[in-house]
Amino acid sequence: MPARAQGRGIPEATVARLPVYLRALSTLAEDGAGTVSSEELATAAGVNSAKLRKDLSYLGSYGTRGVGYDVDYLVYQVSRELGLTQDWPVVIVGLGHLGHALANYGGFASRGFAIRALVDADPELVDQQIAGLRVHPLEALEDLVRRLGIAIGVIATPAPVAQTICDRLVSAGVSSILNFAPVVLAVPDEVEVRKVDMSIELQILAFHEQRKLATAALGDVSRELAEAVGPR
Amino acid sequence: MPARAQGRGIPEATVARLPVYLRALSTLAEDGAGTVSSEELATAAGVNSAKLRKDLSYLGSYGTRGVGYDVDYLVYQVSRELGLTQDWPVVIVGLGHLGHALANYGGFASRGFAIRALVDADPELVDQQIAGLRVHPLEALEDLVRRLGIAIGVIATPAPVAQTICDRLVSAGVSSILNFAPVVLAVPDEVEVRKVDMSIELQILAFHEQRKLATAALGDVSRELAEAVGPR
DNA sequence: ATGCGCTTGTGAACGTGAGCACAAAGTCGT
DNA sequence: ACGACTTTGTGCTCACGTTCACAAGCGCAT
Repeated sequence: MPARAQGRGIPEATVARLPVYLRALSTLAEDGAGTVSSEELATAAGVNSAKLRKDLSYLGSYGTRGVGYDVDYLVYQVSRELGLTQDWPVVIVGLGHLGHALANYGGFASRGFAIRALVDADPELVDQQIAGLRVHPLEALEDLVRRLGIAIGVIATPAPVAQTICDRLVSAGVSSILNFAPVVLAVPDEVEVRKVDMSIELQILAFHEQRKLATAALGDVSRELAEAVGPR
Repeated sequence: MPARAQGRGIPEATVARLPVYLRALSTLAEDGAGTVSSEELATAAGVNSAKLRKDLSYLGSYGTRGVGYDVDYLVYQVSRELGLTQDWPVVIVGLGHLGHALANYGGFASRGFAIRALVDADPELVDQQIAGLRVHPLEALEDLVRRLGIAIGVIATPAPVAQTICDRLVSAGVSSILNFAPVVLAVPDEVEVRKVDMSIELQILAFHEQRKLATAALGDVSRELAEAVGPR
């Protein structure tokens, strides 16, 4: 896996943090802040300031020494780097509870994404209105993608059909996929997939939770041992 | 950030992949596979086989050279390592579209998690039944957490109240939090937070999408240049 | 029994990312 | 005009993660 994005060469880890910075910056802008120091912004974003400065330095030298960063200017620069100065049309496939929630989520529109098409296999759902959009039947998928020039697809279907939907999206020209179905999707190299999986996140939490319990129990044992041996 | 989980010392990156392996293994088990080689399992999980073997080797030597891994046995070992042999009670706070979707998601129960309590601030929702559970008012939060011995909390509220909810969960004794709200939560060191943020994932996709466009355009330019110069 | 073929487990090399600590570069008061 | 102070940008070091490549180990056929 090449971790450096080719081109200007922004590390992948940095790219993943830019949206967090962007959100913190937007909040600051709303609160009327004119400039912000790396220390403040880092705290707001939950990282340390050295990392933040290094991350921002990959975009260019947009700060002023002794002062900090101009909030509005930095918002613009980060947005531009992330490609959010243009609007990306998005299709959502699968409108169960989750797809429904995604369609109604306001956070997309405000950040350069426009949900342009909804598709579901269930005849009950087809032609219904969700978030101001009509639900299209599965057959219409390829046509919608081509006609609306959609490059980003969101899969919110049950796991068993996710790969099929994925294949159809890719062959229709979608080159980025956000997958909510709990399966590993196979795609050609030039297609980028990111997955969001709540059950995986919970399992990671469970691992650490268990570890806490285990070490706590171990602590108890050593304390008991110490008591058994008696005060030295 | 210490990347090695203390104790037996399984790398954090490995822990994050174990749930993926577990899912692939479960599928294989359902299909009646008795054993599986690292190569097969790696393909199913979307990683390379060397990484898979190293990951599994942190759990112990559970494979047989020349043969592969016993599927059922490995399922058990991975589950045990992740702490999924016991059931973890979970509370969901916030039952908008997303919380609703989470409450109804079947994937949790089958993997060691039991949604035990639903809480929402909206009087309209309180006392309604969702996924077979009654929705409790916000005031009941601390009592529910203590009484049911809940260690894992899921925050699916609007962003502005997420930090407050988080603080209340933590002070009631929750030590792991899965956060769907688009904010960076501040918590004490001993509390583990993981966040799921679809808008961040989309922005990362947009970055790569833009890069593809840029390099494609660059390709066009070089081709045009080459033509302008003429065949050599 | 013995050897052959297959697959695991791991040492070692390499690449990526994090964080310290400081020089460079700006602002502001005098 | 200048010096004190503040904050950025970055060279360097260390830790973490990935991958290669191969020896060790196991089963099966002969």
